[in-house]
Amino acid sequence: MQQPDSLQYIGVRDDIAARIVAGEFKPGERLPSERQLQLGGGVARGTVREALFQLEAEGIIYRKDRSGWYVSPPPVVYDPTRWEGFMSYVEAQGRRPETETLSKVEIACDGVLSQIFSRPVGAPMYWIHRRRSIDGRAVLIESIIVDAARAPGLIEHDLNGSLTSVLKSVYGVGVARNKVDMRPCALTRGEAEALRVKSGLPGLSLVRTCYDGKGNVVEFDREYWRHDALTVSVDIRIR
Amino acid sequence: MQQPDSLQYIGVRDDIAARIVAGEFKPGERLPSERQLQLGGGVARGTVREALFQLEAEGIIYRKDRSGWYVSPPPVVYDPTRWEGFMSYVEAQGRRPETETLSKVEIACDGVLSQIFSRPVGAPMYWIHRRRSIDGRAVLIESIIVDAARAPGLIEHDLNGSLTSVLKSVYGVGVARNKVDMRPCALTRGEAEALRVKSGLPGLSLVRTCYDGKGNVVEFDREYWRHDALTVSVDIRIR
DNA sequence: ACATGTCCGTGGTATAGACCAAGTCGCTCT
DNA sequence: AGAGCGACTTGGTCTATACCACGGACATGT
Repeated sequence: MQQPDSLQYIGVRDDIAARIVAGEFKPGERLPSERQLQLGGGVARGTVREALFQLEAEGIIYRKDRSGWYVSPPPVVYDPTRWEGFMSYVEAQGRRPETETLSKVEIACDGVLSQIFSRPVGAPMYWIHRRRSIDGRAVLIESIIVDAARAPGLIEHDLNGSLTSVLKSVYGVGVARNKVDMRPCALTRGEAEALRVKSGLPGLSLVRTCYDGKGNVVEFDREYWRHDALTVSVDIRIR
Repeated sequence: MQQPDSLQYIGVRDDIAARIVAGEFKPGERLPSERQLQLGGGVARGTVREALFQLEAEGIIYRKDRSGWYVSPPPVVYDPTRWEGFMSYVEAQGRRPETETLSKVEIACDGVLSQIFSRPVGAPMYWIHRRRSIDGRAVLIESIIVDAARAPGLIEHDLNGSLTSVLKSVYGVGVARNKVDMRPCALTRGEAEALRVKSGLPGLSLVRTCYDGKGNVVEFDREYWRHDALTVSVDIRIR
């Protein structure tokens, strides 16, 4: 499936990319509308959109629904072995982090969670749903489960900061081990809606299981990231 | 950007997905052609394609150029902390791995590589380009750089197996530390061509830097994976 | 048995047009 | 100054059509 540059959308794509690199459009800025870009190249709107989709897949631009296409800011670097919490590592990279708690409720442990936490079915658990943003752009949503027995009254606290530090400072629960599964995915339905992106946009699914020193599961966390918002960096000794 | 199910392509997408889950189409099998799917739903071909693109982004189906759409096989699990080599861990998961060496040449160390390897500019390096497949489907391409001084004559060997084991058994060079950077990306140009996919398909870029016990860089490796071919799993102690 | 060539089906690209709903922004009224 | 409204712009969806290039199967020729 080689691409001779005879393909029009490749030409349009490279043209827009070059203008971004040249600094004509800067990170965070809006591109001209699809209909305007169309005029510049004398091509159909569908062709312009195909070019924009490719740049979106590359993480170079992103869209705000019915507002326009924008140049992506650089991604943040996330190292699961140095977990200090979203707020601090985003800030350390000179960006403005933000957290919204979408919901926090007590639920009963079901079969799946029972397996993960080694707790009886029906045991009380907290279910926390948050959205996190960088520089005002929503970049991830997460669903966190915490054993209520380990942190009674947790959801009474303000959870818009670092959950890990609340667990440690208030309940004395520390994290000693971290299991992280990563998988490219599509953002659909609920995730897409919460991140205000079009259903089907590529994303990264990240499942973290945090253990304390005794091997008990402290926190189980499903995260869905915009694919253009992060780079994962792991530095490890071979076992 | 909420999606009422009034959107036609959502309906078509969910319909096809349901038929896959129901077992009407099995992993590796071909779906009906776009024009046939169109007849079933009474919609335009563009709408069918929008639905197929979403399923592709989810990793549920993939395409072979001008041949058709196929149901994706399950992904393999890759744990960078348990690096035993592609061949063995794919086989351990009951799949059939394959490696092709696309090229292997000696090059001179340039400025970038000089930084990475702490070797003088101009020092001889080996540059190895491979394509790896699972069950006959190309899933990744990689570009490997090895310091020629550490492994003289390396490219005379058969490199279709595990490079790591050749380095260890023939040259006594072991890997003690592994730095891995992961980033969702788009497969474009060279990568897309080598993997025989359409330019712009989402992928996962993986950059590995392998160190020996003394902290010297042994191997520098850029990998581009099909996004639907792997799950990354990391299990680590918090520092 | 093995190349070679032809033909048809397939996805890939591109056009042109239409309508919609949500976002944006300026105007007006309070 | 602020709230509310309305016009306009924008991307999102959908139709219909056309042509192309590649893949694959089949037939043909050697």
